[in-house]
Amino acid sequence: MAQAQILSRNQQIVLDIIEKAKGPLKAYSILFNVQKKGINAPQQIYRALDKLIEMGKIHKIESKNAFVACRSSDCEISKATAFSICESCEMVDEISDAKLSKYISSFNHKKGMKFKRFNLEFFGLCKKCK
Amino acid sequence: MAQAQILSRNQQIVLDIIEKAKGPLKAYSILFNVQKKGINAPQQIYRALDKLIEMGKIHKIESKNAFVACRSSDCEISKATAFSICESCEMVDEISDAKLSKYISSFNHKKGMKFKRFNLEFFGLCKKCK
DNA sequence: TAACAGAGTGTTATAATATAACATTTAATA
DNA sequence: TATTAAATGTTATATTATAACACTCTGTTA
Ligand SMILES: [Zn+2]
Ligand SMILES: [Zn+2]
Ligand SMILES: [Zn+2]
Ligand SMILES: [Zn+2]
Repeated sequence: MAQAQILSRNQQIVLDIIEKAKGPLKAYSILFNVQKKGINAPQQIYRALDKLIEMGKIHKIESKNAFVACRSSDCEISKATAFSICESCEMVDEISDAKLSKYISSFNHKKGMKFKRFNLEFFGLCKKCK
Repeated sequence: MAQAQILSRNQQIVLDIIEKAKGPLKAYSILFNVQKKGINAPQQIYRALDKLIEMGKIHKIESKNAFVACRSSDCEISKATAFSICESCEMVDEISDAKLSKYISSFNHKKGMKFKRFNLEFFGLCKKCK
């Protein structure tokens, strides 16, 4: 059993904010939210974000340049991520569907490239917005 | 039969550059390359890029903030896009695999969201780099 | 203990990516 | 021709992300 990761002060602060948020957060919005805790510069945010992504605690939503907490525990440290994104209200939901993930992970590109990781983003309208 | 799209001057210039490129191009690198043709400002590039994406002539590689020409003619105006991306040399290859595309397009999220579009990005090392 | 290494922090500055706003021009069409 | 829609040119600014450097903190080991 892997040892639970111990987070540094800044990493913990940033993770807390992201976990409490209802939707994806942007780096600078995180920054504004933690200035009362003594974090003053973008670097401090981006460094924490990088480590949290490495650890699989959060994911970056590439199409939005925003970050969400990992809700799925089995996304294999970000090797296979999928999200549904509402184009109207910005809601993001992590999809953890073993069958989908397995299917995509086993896809082999004809041109001889061996994949290490994928990221899938679905777009549409959520229940509320449609 | 849909009428062939006629491109405006700036749209054509930007598309030409992207089509000639061997890899994905960034917006500002496009800008530097077309200044001799009288395009001087980022807005002009981004406007052309937006239209070209709408038309399905190019795609944005979200994880790289870069743009590639569509090579696949059947990607249904960007409703279903997939790319393989080399983490070492930056190479990007559009994947057009009907089976994969169909499988993903037919995926239904439990939470009642109906998808209109997806984008899938695979990461690994290409033949050259591994 | 002292020296060292590794990860994390704080800080200033700057690079890279993208959009707002407004005036003008061109092309399509009623 | 008058009216619209699409595209253009331009200046300014917002947003996202990284570079570089000095310092701290912690645990290891010579
Ligand atoms: Zn996850
Ligand atoms: Zn919604
Ligand atoms: Zn395509
Ligand atoms: Zn490569």
